[in-house]
Amino acid sequence: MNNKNKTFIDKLRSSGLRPTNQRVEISKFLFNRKKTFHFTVEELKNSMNLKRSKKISTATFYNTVHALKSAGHLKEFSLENNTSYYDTNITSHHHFFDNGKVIDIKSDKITFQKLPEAPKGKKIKNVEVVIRLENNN
Amino acid sequence: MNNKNKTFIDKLRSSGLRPTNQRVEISKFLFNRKKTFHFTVEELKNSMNLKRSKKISTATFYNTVHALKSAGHLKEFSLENNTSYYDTNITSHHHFFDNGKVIDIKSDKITFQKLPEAPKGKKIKNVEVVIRLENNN
DNA sequence: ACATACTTTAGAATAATTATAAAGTAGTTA
DNA sequence: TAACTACTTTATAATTATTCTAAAGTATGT
Repeated sequence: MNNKNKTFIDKLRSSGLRPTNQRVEISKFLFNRKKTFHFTVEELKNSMNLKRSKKISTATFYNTVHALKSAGHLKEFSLENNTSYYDTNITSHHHFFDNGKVIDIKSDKITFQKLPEAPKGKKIKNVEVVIRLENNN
Repeated sequence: MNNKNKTFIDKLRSSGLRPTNQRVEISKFLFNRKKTFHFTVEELKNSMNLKRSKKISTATFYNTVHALKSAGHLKEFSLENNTSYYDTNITSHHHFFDNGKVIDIKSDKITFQKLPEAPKGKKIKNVEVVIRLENNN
C-alpha cells in the first residue's frame, strides 16, 4: 500500500470503516481532487461504475457516504428536489444555487451586520447562507 | 358563500384552480391562521383527514399544494431528510432549524455587512439564511 | 338543464433510500 | 499460516415520498 492511499484510508478508519477495496476507491474518488466536489449518491455511483467492469453495489455507496458524513468528512445539504447532496468541503461556507447547480462561497465572502439571538436554552451551531441566482434579464 | 371564504378562493383562482370543496378546505386550513405554518404534504393530509369522515385524496393534496406554491402562495424549502416542506410565510425571511423543527426569522433580524457578487450573466434572486441550533449543553 | 373542460380518486408507477440475509473478506489469534 | 469471528458486499426486497393514470364526478358558461 503506497503512501498516497494513506489519507483516504485514514478517513475511512476514522469513520469506523475497514478499508476494503471498494471503500478505498470511493474515498479516493471523492477526496483525491483539487476542487470541492458536490454530488448525489446516484451521481457518484454512476460516474464510478461507468469505468469499472466489476461494479460497486448501490448499498456500498450509501453505506460509505453515510459513514463519511457521520464522521464529518462530508457535509450534507438539500435542494428542493428530495435528493441528498454531499459536499467534500466540510469547512463552514455558503452556496450559490443556480438551477440545481451549486457553487461554493468561501466563508469570508459573507459577513453579518446583525444576527438574531438563539432561543432560550439553545445556541447557534452554524449559520449558512444560500444565494439563489437567476439569469440576467 | 360567505365573505370569509373569499380570500381562500382568490388564492385558488389565482393559482389556476377551480374552488372545489376540497381545495377550499385545504386553502382555509393553510391560510386561516395567525401564525406562519410549516408543513409537509403528508402532515397536512394527516391532520386534515383525521377529523374528516370523507377523506381527501393524497393526489388532491399534492396538486393543490403544488399549484399554490407555483402561484407564490406557499414557499418550499428542504431539510436534510428528502422531504419537501412548505411555509405559508411567503415573504423573504430566514429560518432557525432545530432538530427538524423550523422557526421563522423575520427578514429584518439579519443584515449583511458583505455579500458576494453574482457570477457573470447572473443576478441574485434571493438570499436566505439558515441558523442551525443545538442545545445549550 | 346541457355540455365541456377541469377534478377527484384509488391505485399503479417511479425515484431515492434503507433493510435483509446469504456469501465473501479483513484482521486477530493460535 | 490456518482458523475464527466480526465486519462487508451484494442482489434483491421493502419503504417512503411523490407523480402518473384513467375512470367517475363536478364547476361553470350558455
